[in-house]
Amino acid sequence: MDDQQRLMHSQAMASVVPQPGAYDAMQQPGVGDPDQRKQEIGDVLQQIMTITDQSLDEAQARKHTLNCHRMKPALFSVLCEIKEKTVLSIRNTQEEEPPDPQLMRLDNMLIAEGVAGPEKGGGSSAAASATAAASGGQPESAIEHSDYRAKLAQIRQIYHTELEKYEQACNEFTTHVVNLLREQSRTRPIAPKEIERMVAIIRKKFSAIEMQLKQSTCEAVMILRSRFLDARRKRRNFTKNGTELLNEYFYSHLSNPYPSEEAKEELARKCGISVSQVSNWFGNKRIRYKKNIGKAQEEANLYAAKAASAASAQQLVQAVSDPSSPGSGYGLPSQGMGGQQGGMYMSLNGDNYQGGDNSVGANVQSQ
DNA sequence: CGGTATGATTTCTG
DNA sequence: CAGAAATCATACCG
Repeated sequence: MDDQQRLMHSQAMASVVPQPGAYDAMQQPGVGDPDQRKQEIGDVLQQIMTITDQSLDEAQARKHTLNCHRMKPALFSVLCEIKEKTVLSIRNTQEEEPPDPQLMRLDNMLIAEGVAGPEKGGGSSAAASATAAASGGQPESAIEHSDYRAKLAQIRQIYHTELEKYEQACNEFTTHVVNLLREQSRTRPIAPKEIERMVAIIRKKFSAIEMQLKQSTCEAVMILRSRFLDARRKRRNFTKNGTELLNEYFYSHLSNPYPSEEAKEELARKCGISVSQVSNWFGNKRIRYKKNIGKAQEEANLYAAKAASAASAQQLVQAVSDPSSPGSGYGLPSQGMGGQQGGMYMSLNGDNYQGGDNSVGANVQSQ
């Protein structure tokens, strides 16, 4: 394209420069004499006044002769070149815009939330798994999840529809402008770069609108999330039976109340809660037991007594979750310091309670 | 309604 | 990253 322009340009120069007379043809007649000038102005005015009377054909013919003027392409080409060298080149320097960090942030968030990016399957499952990882994703929360997902899908659909609308409008508008400029390029010099620049400007404007859309979508997602996050905090106590089972495990493993992953799974299954809920429970239980040993002591005794009278099935469970045989309180320390902590819990209650591992033995003995 | 119990979350640590 | 500790927020009970 550049070559072509240069070629045109050189042709233009070749034809323009050596024939100064050509300019005379373009000059307004009667520049010198004031009287004549007045006369000319009057003529022009007259022409303008009567322009509506002129037939369309006549106007078209004039336009045509102008368009067909042999100097026209050459002049346009020169003017275009000048334009490019002045205005356009100045603008071009600031053309190189770095990717807007704000926009990138929004994009990333939308993708992370599963609004943008891959459709339904990947997106929503990613979002679901993210929430599931946080809450443990189990029975009742499943309802909330589906609700959350439905809302998210709604947002996503609106977002995509709007985005598409914008894109379509942008394309239509761009095409329109480009066509207009192409049309105009017949009657005034328009460099290809100028068109490019115009397109870029339009794109920029539309991307600003797009950013607003993204922003409000992000806000909507945030509001949705916070609502569901709050809802998630709505807790319900575990079932009596579940708490019973957890307490049984805790007090029978008091010397080392750190259930292994498998034990947690087992407990979770039995109590109808998630593994992370089991972890929460043990975390809370340990800290609260330690904080209030006196009171917990009663509970410990209670559960010790219970354990004593428990059926052999209970022993079986313990044997399963505690594979390293009787006297195995230290069998499954989740941290390297099982001995130490076991000692701590042991020393706290050693007198009144035999300790979990021994309790099996005690049970056996008592039976 | 107020106080306690309790499940969940956050922050910090090794 | 699991667990301790602190904290939050709701459930539950007298």
